[in-house]
Amino acid sequence: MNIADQTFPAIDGANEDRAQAIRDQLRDAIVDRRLAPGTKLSEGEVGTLFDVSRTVARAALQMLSFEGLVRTERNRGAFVANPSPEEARQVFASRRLIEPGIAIAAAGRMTSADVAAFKTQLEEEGRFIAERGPTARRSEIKASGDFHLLLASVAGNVILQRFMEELVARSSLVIALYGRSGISSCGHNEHVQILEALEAGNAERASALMLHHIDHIEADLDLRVRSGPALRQALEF
Amino acid sequence: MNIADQTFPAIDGANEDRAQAIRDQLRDAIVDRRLAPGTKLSEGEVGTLFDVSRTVARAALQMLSFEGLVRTERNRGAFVANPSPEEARQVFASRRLIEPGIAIAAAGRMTSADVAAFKTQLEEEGRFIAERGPTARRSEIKASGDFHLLLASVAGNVILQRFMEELVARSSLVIALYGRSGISSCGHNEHVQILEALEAGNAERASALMLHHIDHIEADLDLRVRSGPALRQALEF
DNA sequence: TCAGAAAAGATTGCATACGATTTCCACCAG
DNA sequence: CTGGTGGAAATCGTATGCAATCTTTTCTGA
Repeated sequence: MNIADQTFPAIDGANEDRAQAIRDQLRDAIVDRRLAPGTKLSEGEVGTLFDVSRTVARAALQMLSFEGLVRTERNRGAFVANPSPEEARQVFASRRLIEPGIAIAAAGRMTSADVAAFKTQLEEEGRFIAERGPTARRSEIKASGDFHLLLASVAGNVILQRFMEELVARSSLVIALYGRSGISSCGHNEHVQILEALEAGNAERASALMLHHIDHIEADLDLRVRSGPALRQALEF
Repeated sequence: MNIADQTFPAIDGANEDRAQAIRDQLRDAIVDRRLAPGTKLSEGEVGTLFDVSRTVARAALQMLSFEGLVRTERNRGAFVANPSPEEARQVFASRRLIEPGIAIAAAGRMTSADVAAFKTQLEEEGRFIAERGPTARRSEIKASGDFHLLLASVAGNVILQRFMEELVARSSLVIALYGRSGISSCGHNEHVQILEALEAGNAERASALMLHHIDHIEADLDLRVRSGPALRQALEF
């Protein structure tokens, strides 16, 4: 898969930062798996695709590199990240630490508008699961992550929200690489249960459910190292 | 305080990324309060000071902006962040959520080398407390943060480690802005106790002590809003 | 035929240039 | 004296050019 095969919507009104707009679109593409791990993102190509100079493209890639979605090597360029099993474990360890707390914080702040937003979100998630095909599957992974991001936004801590954005994005990459089967239907169920607990104001239960939910997601991964370290490194691209 | 009044050690062997080296030095200056919140960091000045082009200076400032230590405004430039009381609360809420977990993880991984490193660290911290004067005070705040960073590195999760780097740096800013008195001697004591628990392998106790420790740090802050919101916003720079 | 060296091509790192935007300040009308 | 106005200076956003580095291809000698 090459970045040149991608199509991106034109950048909207240049009022906002163009580099940021490019970062958002690239991030979506990575999280949606339209860009496979390891894909080279050359400054020139990105610039041409979005019709900006290398300067701006470079800034966008630098941002993605901070978020851990892109790995940059000096004098070699930027590549879609290819997280190792160890990195994958750390991503989920971080989520286990943070998300139960976010659930507790959110439970104390849910408004009826928030509940409505969650219901809309979960409905959409359900639709993608019902559908079949690779496109629906991508949308499903994305929607599943959006549930967690919505929760983080309700929790009302912008710092934790940003951390979660990074963790969810990296999780998508990890699931793409190491995912085994249909976490989805099971996961959707768990999302529903978490929402019920939140709606009932049962913070403890929401927190515990969240912890189990993360465990389930991680349990579906196959994080065994596939070959000896030497070969592994040699093939790592 | 102007950035031009600062002196910075020359950047070392250009093997590493120069922008990164500049970021590190600026971060130290901000955390040490040699650069006051609100100070303008113009690309040109930074570039001149470090003898690089604006391109590189800009990249360094962009990194700091991601970490929340610098706020950038379009067409206006970069300024040392000036966290609001609300931001301050969120920084500490995040730490309360993350650090007890880090303490638990670290407790299970402490080696004797780690213990030695902690002891060295705490000795140094003690020395700065014994000394008096503004320079020692700065070093003391820095050393206090380093304790938490050391703990994060022992915990062995590089993602959480990076989150902690950001949180500790932002905490230093917050303490500089809203700190009241001598958290230090008290804080040092608590660090010692935490280390004792870690050494004894008592993860639960280390975690609980950490939580209290963070509470104490935050309790020493004066986060009351000083004036009406209208004036406050007008004066916010 | 194949390993190794040399050259060609591509890509990044960085500096610089130029237009656009904002800030500052002198000036003037009310 | 206050408040608005115009232009100059400063600063930012972005494109582009050149040197350094890496990659690939080609050539040579065994």
